Amino acid sequence: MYALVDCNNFFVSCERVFQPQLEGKAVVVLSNNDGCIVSRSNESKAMGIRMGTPFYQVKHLTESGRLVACSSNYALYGDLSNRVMSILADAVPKIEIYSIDEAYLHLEGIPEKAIPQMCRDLVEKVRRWVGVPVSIGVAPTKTLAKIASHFAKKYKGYRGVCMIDSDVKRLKALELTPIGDVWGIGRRLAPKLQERGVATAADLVRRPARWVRENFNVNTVRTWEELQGRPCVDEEKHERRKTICTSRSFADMITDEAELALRVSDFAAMCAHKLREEDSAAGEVTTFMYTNRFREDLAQYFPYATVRLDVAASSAHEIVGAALKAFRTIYRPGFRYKKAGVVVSGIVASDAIQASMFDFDDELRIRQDRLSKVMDEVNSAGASSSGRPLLRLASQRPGHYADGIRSDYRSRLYTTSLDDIIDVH
DNA sequence: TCTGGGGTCCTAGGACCC
DNA sequence: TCTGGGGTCCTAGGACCC
Repeated sequence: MYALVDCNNFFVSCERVFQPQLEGKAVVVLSNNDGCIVSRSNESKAMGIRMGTPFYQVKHLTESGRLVACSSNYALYGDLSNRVMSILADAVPKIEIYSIDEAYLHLEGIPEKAIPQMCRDLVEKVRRWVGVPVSIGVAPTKTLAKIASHFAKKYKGYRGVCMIDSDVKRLKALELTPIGDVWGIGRRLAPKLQERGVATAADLVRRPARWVRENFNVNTVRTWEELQGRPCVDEEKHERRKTICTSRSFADMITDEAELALRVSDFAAMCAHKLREEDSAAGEVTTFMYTNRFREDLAQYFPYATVRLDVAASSAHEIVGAALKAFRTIYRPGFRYKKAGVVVSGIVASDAIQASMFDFDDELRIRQDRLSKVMDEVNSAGASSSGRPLLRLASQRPGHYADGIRSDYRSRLYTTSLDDIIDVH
């Protein structure tokens, strides 16, 4: 059996931990740059606010006091997520952390009769110790556990825990699950299935495997198997990420080359830092930019360029250098850029870096790696309240505060920022 | 005026090899 | 007129997830 633990309305719940006055109110959390709605309280869902809604469409509700909006505060959410996960990890033989607000628990060795009470205890413990409400779905496959967790969340009677442990319950649950709510069936496949007469998960499992294979692909066949109660979704292996990306939209459109280069440097430095965090190094660095695709009145340009490194690297100096080199090949004046980003790929373990036969700069690289390591040590002691590292390359953006990314409704960094601790005292 | 960010996997088609 | 067969690797695009 698997148990899927899912934090309810996670980002909103995190904000409420430190702002209990938001309890019972319609609250939303916004994406970066205060662009879209990415988390909603039950009250704001009830008002009909949809996931992904552009914030400006509901901004009037905040002005009239009917809705509270929070800018996203990922440092806070990451911290609370860690606390939740460590409580879960202590309770079971094995845990797979699936996302910031979800984890699969492996329940081998726990008698089936004991599972519901154990899960109810976990719901209670996480609520009391961290302050975040969670729902748990238990079933023989991950896809079914996901469905069970929807029921646990939706119906109060379950008190946070729903278990699918018989065929009768399984088929009942599938009848009540619209096909588009099934894990693995997205916004493209759902209409395609509906056209073919598949409205619910139960409709899908009634079709023969061959029909699924011929009309769709292997992923859909896997989903079909999982819904039958046969595990088919692979274990999440914690391997090295294959790409790492840092990108942002800007509060205002940018035209100036030098200004844009500062942003690209920042993104590249963040990628390099993420690489070092997991002892990786990248062989390729891609820089990309977007103009504002919603402004049909303006000229559009979505360029990208990739620079290959002779030797895989993770130092800020080398990654930033490559990103800027790529940037210079694609920057064109006259466009108004709304977003930019850096992707590092060709990732290898840092202790398995292939030296180039023509690498004459070995000594330099070693010094740059050492320098980045020192920067990490200093920066790990704390950041400014905008989350910017204290030590940066000269090519990165100066200053501590204005970062050109809108976050007008940001909560304090309750658990992580030095400034705020000083401020509190 | 205002529209997120970060990942994974699969597939089809082309280049290239023998 | 007829013009092989099989394999690998890479890439771009499309689908999915949170």
